[in-house]
Amino acid sequence: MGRQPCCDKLGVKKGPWTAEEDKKLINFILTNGQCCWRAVPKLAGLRRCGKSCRLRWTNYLRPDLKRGLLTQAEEQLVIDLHARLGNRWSKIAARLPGRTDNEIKNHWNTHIKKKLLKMGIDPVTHEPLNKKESSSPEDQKNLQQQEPKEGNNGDLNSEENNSNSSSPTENSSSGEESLLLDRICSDDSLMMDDLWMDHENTLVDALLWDTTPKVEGTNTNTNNVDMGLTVPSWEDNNNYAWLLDFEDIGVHDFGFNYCFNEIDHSNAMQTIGSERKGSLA
DNA sequence: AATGTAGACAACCGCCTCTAA
DNA sequence: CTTAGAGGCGGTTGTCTACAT
Repeated sequence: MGRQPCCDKLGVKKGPWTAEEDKKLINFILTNGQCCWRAVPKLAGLRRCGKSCRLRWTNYLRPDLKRGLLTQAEEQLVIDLHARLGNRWSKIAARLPGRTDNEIKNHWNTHIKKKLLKMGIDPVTHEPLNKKESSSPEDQKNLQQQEPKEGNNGDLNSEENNSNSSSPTENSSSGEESLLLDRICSDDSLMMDDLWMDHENTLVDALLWDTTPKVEGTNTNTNNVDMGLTVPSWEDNNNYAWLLDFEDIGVHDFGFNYCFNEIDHSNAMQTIGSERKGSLA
């Protein structure tokens, strides 16, 4: 009838991945590429489900992943995109190079959501909370007084508040927004062109108002804003010291030429470096 | 120093859509 | 055309770590 099962559930390992498993998976993907996940566990010598391998690779091992907290610019973009797209994390992640849907989802739930609530903004609808809860004239007055304050903070008020303040689903009701959302949902290539161009100013703006002190070369990688604005230099980053003894996990077998020609070097090294540090810890 | 609590994030679960057989 | 698995996605949980008491 249908296809063969991706994995016989028998003997399939669960739980955290070991360094050894990671090694096998990286080795396999970088040698053979990612084509057929159901075959990966068997061919790579892993007792894992293909699904689990895919997840591990896309969320953690991919060399082009950025590590560390989202920058304020990225955070702003996430908020902006969430206002348009809702919880479609994969769509949102597609607009943030080097970030995964899982990472963004986690960041949203642990950071941004709270931040928005603290500011009196509903993280689901992106509307001011008071608007829904209170209908008395006095509350509305309070709301009006609050909003400019939020604006002065420089975040969260840019696009969703300027264009309109409706929920993601409501966004689709107005003509222009509806068209945009349709395009976003139906055509990724258009999305790339439109939204990146669309948000370029937002990103730059966010960078301008981001005046928080930054520490060079930290693991949090807060300076590593995409678009080449600030990228930690290879030489300066002592996170790469471990690379000197990378041979012991088969660097030559990883097809790094392929890998590093295609992606940002520093990000890749940070990714695998932090992974290794985690494994050694 | 020991214990409790909160935060962060990796990983799993279950559902949906697409597509091979 | 039907069926069932693959792949992808979003929601949720589990575990580890840092911090507070």
